[in-house]
Amino acid sequence: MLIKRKTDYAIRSILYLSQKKNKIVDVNEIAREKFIPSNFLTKILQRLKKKGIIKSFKGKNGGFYLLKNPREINILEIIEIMQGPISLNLCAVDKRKCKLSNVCSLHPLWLEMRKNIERELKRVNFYELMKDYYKRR
Amino acid sequence: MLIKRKTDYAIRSILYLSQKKNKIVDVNEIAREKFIPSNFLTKILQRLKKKGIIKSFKGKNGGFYLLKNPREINILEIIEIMQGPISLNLCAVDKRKCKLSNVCSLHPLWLEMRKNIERELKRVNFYELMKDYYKRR
DNA sequence: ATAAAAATGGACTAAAATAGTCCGATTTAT
DNA sequence: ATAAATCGGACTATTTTAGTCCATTTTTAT
Repeated sequence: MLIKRKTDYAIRSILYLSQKKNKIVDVNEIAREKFIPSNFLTKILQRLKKKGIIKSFKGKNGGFYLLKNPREINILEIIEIMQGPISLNLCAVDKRKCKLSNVCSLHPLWLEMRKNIERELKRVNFYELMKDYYKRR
Repeated sequence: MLIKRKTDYAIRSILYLSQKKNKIVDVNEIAREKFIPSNFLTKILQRLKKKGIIKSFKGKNGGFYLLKNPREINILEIIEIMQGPISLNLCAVDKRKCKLSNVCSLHPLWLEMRKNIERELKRVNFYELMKDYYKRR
């Protein structure tokens, strides 16, 4: 699986926060609305916070909100925050792990595929996704 | 990881067999040349055999050779034989596993990405890879 | 002041997927 | 007969993924 559950959950959450604009939303609300185990979501939001995507408020009536403009957040960025660089094949992540990589005609293929996937994902931002969401209902 | 080890090994093996043309090659030779654990490779070749990509000869001097023309085998085919359909995200493999898929603006994205990746991989055949291999040395 | 409701941090665990191993049986060339 | 190969099935080890749990801290409403 290219996209891990935690990444999927992160993306859903950011989409939810995008729709809520500047409103502060707590973990349980997101968990409920997006069908995410709330304890797990806790960890995910912590990570997004550390990376400057969202901001948090502690204490009663606390919660989270989006720090950046939805248009300024792309999907690739979130994937990389949650699970590191897109991994197609071992050698495309770390060339040293493959004894063949220097004489292998597959290596360039994996690298090119990765580049293409990254380009495609970088083009998708959360403002777009939000619009599509409303279209879809 | 999109590409599992077994798939990578399968691809390497087919590339090797492509170069050997009609010569019969045994597991240990492939394992040695392509840095694959030979017991594991055994399983992989069995699968490729069942799917009609290679043919085997039992007994002394036995081994394997490519049944199809390298030009007629594409990478996507081998990936799907070894690990099933390209899996980007849970919902792009099995829609029923995601409660949101019907109202989710991400779902179409994953489907489209999958289609693009598949198209790209389908275009690459083993004759091409072989040529590139010789260029590279 | 106090209680309740929230995030925070760290350690831990369960389940699933991945990457193999091992061995006995069968087949075939010499 | 023997050696060298595939074949098939059961088994195992390791790693990754997907969480859980709990004690602590912070803040707010009352």
